[in-house]
Amino acid sequence: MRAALDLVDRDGGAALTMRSLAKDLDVEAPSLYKHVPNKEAILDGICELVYAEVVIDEVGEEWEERLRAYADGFRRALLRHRNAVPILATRAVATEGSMLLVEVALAEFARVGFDAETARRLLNVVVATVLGMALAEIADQDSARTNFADPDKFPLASVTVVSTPADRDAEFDIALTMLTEGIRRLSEAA
Amino acid sequence: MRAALDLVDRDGGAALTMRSLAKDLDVEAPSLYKHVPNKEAILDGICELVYAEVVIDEVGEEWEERLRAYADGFRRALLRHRNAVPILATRAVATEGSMLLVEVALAEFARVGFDAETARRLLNVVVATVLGMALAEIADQDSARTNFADPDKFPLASVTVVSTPADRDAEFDIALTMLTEGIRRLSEAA
DNA sequence: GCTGCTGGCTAACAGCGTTAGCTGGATTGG
DNA sequence: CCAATCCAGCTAACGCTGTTAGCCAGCAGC
Repeated sequence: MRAALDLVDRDGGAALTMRSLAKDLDVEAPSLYKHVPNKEAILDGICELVYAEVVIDEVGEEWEERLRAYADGFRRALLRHRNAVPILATRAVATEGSMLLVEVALAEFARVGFDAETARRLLNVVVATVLGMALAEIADQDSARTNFADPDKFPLASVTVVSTPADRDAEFDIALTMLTEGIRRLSEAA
Repeated sequence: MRAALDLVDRDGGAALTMRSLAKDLDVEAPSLYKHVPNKEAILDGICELVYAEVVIDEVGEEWEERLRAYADGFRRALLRHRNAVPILATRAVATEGSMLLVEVALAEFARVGFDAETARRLLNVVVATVLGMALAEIADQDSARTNFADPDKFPLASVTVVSTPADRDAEFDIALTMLTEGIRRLSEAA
């Protein structure tokens, strides 16, 4: 699993091949099947490793701050393994490491006073946002694919499509602010 | 392109093969290359078709309502082509149809009074959220993959992981509320 | 009526995930 | 202490993938 994640980090997700992974391990491809049922399991293992690598900073008691720390830790882990993000994003979460993340988040929401159902919904929204933004960030970095539009047809879009890394940080900050403000409003309404 | 999207809708993204697509068109696989440089172009075409299919309901003047209509129209198009969502999500947007969507959204944000830079950021957040949630919804539907956790280790997560379609609608509603409330707060601050 | 283009075809290649079956060295049991 | 067992590697091979090369029928225009 470790070797697989390293390979993905180094060469990208498409380069992860039974044969290439085997080569990294100084072994032939079919030998891998003595340790793993199929490639799916390797992809699951990669997800597991990334989730396990999420570290959430210890911060104060205010839930806004804690939510920020949570989302931020999640995001950092994703960006540390950019090439693995498309794998994570298209795979249902059902592993040990991801469950732990879910658990602590639900506990946080419960602490603030949300019922279990609402907590789960809020968490799904938060996770979708973090993953969605990471995905967009990864997608447009290898989109040196000359994506400039015709300024006559799209006067607004043509000038503003591209995002720098700093932009992405700012966008994530905005997203977090929106999430916390939205949650605050919901909790006040309840 | 049309045939490719139909095939993906019917049999899933993994089933889209040069040979399978050719068979649907009563043709042999290599003939496709007379019309298309490679498979990538077909995937781009699929994205283009889905984006072109987005219809945004005509609603009142209030921007909250209009944002909802926008996100909702986007989401409906994605859910109409569930199997295509992983393709869309892992592909940078640079096509005609997607540009049009970007353009109208930026115009809306400008109308409300945001500067171009902020508008672009807000839009990125909105799109990431819609895509991220659609992705999660698609992912957990084919996750009949028995993903129940050990209740001792994860008391909260174990009971609440699964989402029904109605749940997902509710979650999307929550997400939209959070986005609008967050944006309102930002616009008030500015 | 010949020329050339267009869009199909067959054959083939390298690389993919995966299976079957063999083999040598370590580990265990009597 | 030798024999039996198991384990983890190996080679060979299958059917599938995207893609290229090269051929050929039919239609267009001069």
